[in-house]
Amino acid sequence: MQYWLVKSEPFKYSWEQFVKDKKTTWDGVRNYTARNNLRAMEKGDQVFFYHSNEGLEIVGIAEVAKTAYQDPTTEDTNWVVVDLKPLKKLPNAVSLATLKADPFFAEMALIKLSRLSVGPVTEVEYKRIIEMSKKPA
DNA sequence: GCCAACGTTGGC
DNA sequence: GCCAACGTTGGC
Repeated sequence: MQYWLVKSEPFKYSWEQFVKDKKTTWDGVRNYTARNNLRAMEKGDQVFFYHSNEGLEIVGIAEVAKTAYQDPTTEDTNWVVVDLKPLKKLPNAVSLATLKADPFFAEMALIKLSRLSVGPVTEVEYKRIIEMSKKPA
């Protein structure tokens, strides 16, 4: 089991919309590092859903429903997509400010590589974020 | 709206 | 293959 984090601007595609859709194809990734992360995903991996630009917080958890395949929005075989389905909403969203305030997360991909749209989350980071989400910020 | 960080591109 | 210039992303 691996853990990941994907970012989406709520204007473009929000968690609420994702829940309504019950499933989504994570397309539009045009960055090699992010692409490599998509390729490394396995079915059943858990994926934090983060709202960038507005909200700036981890709002829920998704699950990988289908591993990487050719991005249907382009002919270019360099790019892939995965299918995700919503697993559950966090009881309390965990904000970027909260994570930044804790040195424990200093090495997290989300903090260090702020521009990366699909990044890894370690198991310890994952567990700690789950714990934090159980209490109001 | 600005700016910093980073990735990509293209000239040499 | 290096490096400067440029574009894009995302936090503030």
